[in-house]
Amino acid sequence: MNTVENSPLMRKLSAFVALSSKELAVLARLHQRRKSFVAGHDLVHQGQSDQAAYILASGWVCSYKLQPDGSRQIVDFQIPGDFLGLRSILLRTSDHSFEPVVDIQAVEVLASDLFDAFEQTPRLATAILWAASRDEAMVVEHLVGLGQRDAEARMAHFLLELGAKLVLVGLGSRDGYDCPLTQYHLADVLGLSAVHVNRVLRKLREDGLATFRNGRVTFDDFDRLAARAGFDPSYLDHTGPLLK
Amino acid sequence: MNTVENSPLMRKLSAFVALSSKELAVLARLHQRRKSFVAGHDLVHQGQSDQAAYILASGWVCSYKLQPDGSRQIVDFQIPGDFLGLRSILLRTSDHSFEPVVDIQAVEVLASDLFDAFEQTPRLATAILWAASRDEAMVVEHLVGLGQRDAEARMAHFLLELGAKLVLVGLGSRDGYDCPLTQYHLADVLGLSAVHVNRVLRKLREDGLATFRNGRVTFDDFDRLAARAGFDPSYLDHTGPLLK
DNA sequence: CGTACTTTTGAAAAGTATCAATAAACGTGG
DNA sequence: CCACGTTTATTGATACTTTTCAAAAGTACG
Repeated sequence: MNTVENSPLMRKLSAFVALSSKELAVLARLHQRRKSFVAGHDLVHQGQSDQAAYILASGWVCSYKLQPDGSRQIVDFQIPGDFLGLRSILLRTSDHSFEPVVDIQAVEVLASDLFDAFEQTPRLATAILWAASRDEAMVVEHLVGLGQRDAEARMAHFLLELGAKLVLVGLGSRDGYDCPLTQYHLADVLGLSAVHVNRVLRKLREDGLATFRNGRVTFDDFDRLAARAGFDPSYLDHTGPLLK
Repeated sequence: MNTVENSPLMRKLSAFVALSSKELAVLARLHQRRKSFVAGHDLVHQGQSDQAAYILASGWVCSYKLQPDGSRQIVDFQIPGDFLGLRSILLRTSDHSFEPVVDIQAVEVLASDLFDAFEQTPRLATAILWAASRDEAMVVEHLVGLGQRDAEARMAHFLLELGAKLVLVGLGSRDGYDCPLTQYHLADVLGLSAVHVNRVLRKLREDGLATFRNGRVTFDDFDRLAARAGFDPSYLDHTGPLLK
């Protein structure tokens, strides 16, 4: 049922570029070796040297780095259709860890398979690199948020950005989305204490901007929330990859 | 004088992978179109849509994003041998700005030239992607710093990381390096106020860890500085790119 | 030498963390 | 289906970090 035709990755790429049947076939070949992982147990651990990446098929994952003092910073959340660990393939050793937030299904992609695919279909390679660049742009925006925004704007921005990502794969709307994260996840991604996260969420709720509750994010007033966040979605509004 | 044989990019890539004469020739072809830019005037401005990237030949550049409220977050500094705007080629529009910190020389690389080069020499493509991945790993480490480290550790870590980058291209040593940045640059990259940057620098100096003064960074006690920073250079210690 | 940028310092205000405690929600075996 | 332990959410009080505002001193350079 979850064939390549409706895999989230397919869906994401197809939203931006028309892929030929040959390219689809190569993409399909990458989608063998499906695996399941349970919530809370790392898929890949910081420092590990294997040469595999994953395509997330269902569920949520977070990528994070552990600090010597035990604190952790979540760098990004991956949702269905996202690649995990593309960078570790090139660097040969993973510089961060991946932990499933909930039980997930992912497709393992070996470095060799990926290189072969890239060689056979440069257009597919470009499309995937484009998606990776887009993810990188989001990491940069995250960095900007940590550096320049106060706690409330950070939270607002995060909720909006996540929503924008989910809309792309059909898991969210302008009203809100289902969200399996805990307030501890929010704390670790926003660089705040869990206590403060709770206060900030209360503020947003009481101000009628957004509600985070019972595994669901609701945008109570999208426009005011976006204004509070300084949310400028232009870094997401990319046209498709540049293809010959 | 600054031929391809001793261009900083060449130097950086050669430190990790042996390039054939054909690959060197392709790399040389990219090094035409050398341009000069003066300090303080953006090379590329946020939102601009051209399809060129640059290879920095001399001088320092910072890449930054401006916020709606006028504040800016510096994402990264580029030093000789670094690419500028590789991502904008794929995304077709730049999501951030580049400003020369001092007068610089850079080589303009058109998207088409780069794609051609990649097609002719996949190994060179891999080497460049590897370098890009390495830069991305540093951006992630920067993000972690903003999220988890206090001002002093952030500063210490930044000075050390910059030093590590400079050593690679022969512009720094374990003792320190010349550094044209102002305290405002440090404030914008570390997400601190300039006033606080000043205080933190004084603290590091008085504690005998590092001195930032008169355009020079001196490591007064490298080991204690690294300890204070929680500096773990493993994210830099990569072996070369994975090549077939 | 004057003007603009950069560095330095002080005092007060704002933002966020930490500690401590309670309440609510959830999963699981009895 | 309930009791219980565990995780998650919530709130208050206090301490600490960093910002903001204001001003002065140093520096570069036309």
